Amino acid sequence: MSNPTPKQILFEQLARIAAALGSAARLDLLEILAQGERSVDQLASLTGHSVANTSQHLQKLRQAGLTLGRKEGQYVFYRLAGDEVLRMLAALRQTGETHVAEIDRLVHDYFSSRDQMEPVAAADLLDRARKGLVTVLDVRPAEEFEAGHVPGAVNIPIEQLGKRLGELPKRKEVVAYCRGPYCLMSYEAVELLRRKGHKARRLENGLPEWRLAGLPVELG
Amino acid sequence: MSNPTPKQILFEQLARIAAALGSAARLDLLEILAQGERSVDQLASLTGHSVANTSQHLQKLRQAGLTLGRKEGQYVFYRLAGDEVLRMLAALRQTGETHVAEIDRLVHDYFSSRDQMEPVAAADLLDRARKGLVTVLDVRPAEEFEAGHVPGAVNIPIEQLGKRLGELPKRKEVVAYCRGPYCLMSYEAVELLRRKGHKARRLENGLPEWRLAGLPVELG
DNA sequence: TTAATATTCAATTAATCACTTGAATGATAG
DNA sequence: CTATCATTCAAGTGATTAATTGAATATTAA
Repeated sequence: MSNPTPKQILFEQLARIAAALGSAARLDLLEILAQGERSVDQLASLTGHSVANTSQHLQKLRQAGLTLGRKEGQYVFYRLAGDEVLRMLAALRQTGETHVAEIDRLVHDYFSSRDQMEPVAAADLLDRARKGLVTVLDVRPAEEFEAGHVPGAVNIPIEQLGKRLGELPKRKEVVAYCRGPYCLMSYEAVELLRRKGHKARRLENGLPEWRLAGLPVELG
Repeated sequence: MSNPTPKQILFEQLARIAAALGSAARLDLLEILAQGERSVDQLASLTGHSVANTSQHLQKLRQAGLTLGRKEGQYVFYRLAGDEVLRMLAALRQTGETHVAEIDRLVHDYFSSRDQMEPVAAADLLDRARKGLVTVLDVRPAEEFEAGHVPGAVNIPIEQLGKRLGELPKRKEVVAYCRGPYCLMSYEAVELLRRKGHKARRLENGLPEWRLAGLPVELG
């Protein structure tokens, strides 16, 4: 008797979406997928989980409508379903930073406070980069850079930065960015650059947020 | 060995928030709490669950930072932690409607298509209500009306609407609203009003979305 | 104090989840 | 065709979850 009402069914469906976000492993996958599409194999090695486990997480994300899969040869490439997913993740971060003391503390201790100098806002950066006043540095892996980056940015993946410092002009300020607000790579980059005598700051967010803000993205 | 990185801890925390949203019962509670604060008792009877079960859901929401509790006498009143929560719920709905075929279908079949005439946009309503061109009808329970409503709105809870039709001027168009986009009460109201010869339409959203849009809210 | 009421806690059950392991599918290369 | 590789499926384990029931706590009313 008493069938579920349409509203109950709807809430059940929405709950499935939220539940798919309710796992640190899947949030990790989504952060990577926000940079561009990736095969199951790549995702497994980037997150450090087994391929089978990664595949199952990806299926849960796909069933929730958060990702899409594309089969090419023997590879399956997953990507985010759309910008709504990025917006939902941003809303989730915002809620956490505002209402969960533990998150606020973590963000302050490990992120905000490491970046002594004020991070650069996206709109400011574009302007100054076009005038040639700063070097924009993308420290993500090459695949992610190729899938889209800040126009004019230089790509030096974080683990190569130490050896390739010579490629950066010493006089100009460097603005580094990576995957997003909770990605540590740009923090590490700024610390390394400052130790070596560069003037360096972080972009306040990563490329997905840049793109979502409607700012121009360069490919390849 | 290998301690979790700050990012992992952060994602774990964010996942806890998302997991708290990952239950239809809790989404139901949040929709009610979006209208204003409520005691455990009231929430239990409004959702049709046991008090103990409701209390446990509320604690999960509170631990995730989504709700706050206030003790007054022997009652504990819960409320939403802030507008970020509403924004996250809006992002969740948006994601679902865009990327989950089942949700899109349900919304079309049970919601959009029942409302033949185009729903009224919030900004339009405020203008026309001030000019006295429409009667704004709030069909939510009295407590929710008192906690905040569209300025000048008349409150007739949906279950009393049949008997109290006389209170509405027959010539003016009626615009009805309730808790939110997935709340059926305003649909029922519009159907009833039209059967009785009124010109009636729905407001596109409920009061929480109205308030979130920065539109004025009247109390008491 | 005693009784009544609102809420939370504790214990239980059935269901679901994350992860592992090993096998099954499906596409490509030799 | 056979071997190889990427991915998915299926089964199993330990942990977590939603809901129920009954007891415990805390506030108010008599």
